[in-house]
Amino acid sequence: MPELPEVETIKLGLQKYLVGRKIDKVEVRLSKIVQGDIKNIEGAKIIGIRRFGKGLVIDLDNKNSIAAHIKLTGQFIYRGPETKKIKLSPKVGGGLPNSRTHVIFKLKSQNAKAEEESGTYLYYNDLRQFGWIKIIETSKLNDVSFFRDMGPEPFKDLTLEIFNKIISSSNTSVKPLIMDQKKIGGIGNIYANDALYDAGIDPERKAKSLSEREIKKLYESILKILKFSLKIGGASELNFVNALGEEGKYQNHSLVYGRAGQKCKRCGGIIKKIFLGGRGTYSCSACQK
DNA sequence: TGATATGTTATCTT
DNA sequence: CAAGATAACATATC
Repeated sequence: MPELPEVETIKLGLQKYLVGRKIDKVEVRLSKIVQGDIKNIEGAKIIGIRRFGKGLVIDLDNKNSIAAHIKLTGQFIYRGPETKKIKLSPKVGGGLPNSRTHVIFKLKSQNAKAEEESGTYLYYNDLRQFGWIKIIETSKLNDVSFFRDMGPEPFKDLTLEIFNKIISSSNTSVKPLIMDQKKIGGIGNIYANDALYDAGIDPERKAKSLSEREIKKLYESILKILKFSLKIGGASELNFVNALGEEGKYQNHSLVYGRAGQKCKRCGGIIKKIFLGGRGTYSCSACQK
């Protein structure tokens, strides 16, 4: 669900609508979601949005940041004058705020008059309440183990050379390895399955056993699949919606993920499902060696 | 009704 | 210590 392309999709949306606005007030409806003091962000201006793997960071002009992880079912949805007419996906769970809304950021900008009438808000929704929001000094982001321990990411510092080193030095099966956030940041179950299929590699292969050629192919497949998903707005398999409350389309294009028992798109064989590292793992045994 | 799904962390076992 | 399994978190959906 929310993996690198989904979180990047949210980031791009938030960048467009939040940067330059001030946080007027914060209402926390479910206290376990938020750590830190909201007083440290009220009145501050949003100056940028960053993504680290599947994590999001909203930077403010007072040396504080809002760090967040949406886990499986979190949603950051902006509602303002420009987006009032956009229809929310049913995955949002009705009009905002609703019973899944746990944090409400009331926003303000220069032309406050027009906006005050219609209201400008950032909502954090989370059906299963696994996500977290931490209010923290920007310089202390690395005190959070999630950020500190994050491995190199595709599109950032994960070069083929580094990828090669990670793969060839591990005893684990290749699929759990590329999903390990401490080894590589941002890849989850959907894209791990599909990238391995695209590369023609059996998810159960020991990472160490991959040839240099296979490692290169896998590297290229990961980038290709992530890029493609980002282009179509991510995967809305579970509850994912973008910053406007709209769904992505990748779930209609998945190569093997969630397709157990269906035909392989390449050879027509049947997609099988096993468990690897406790996660559903889909593959075509004819196409993946 | 009950099994299942996803991401992360913690804990236990090998 | 590495790596594997398993449970926990909360809830909708099949």
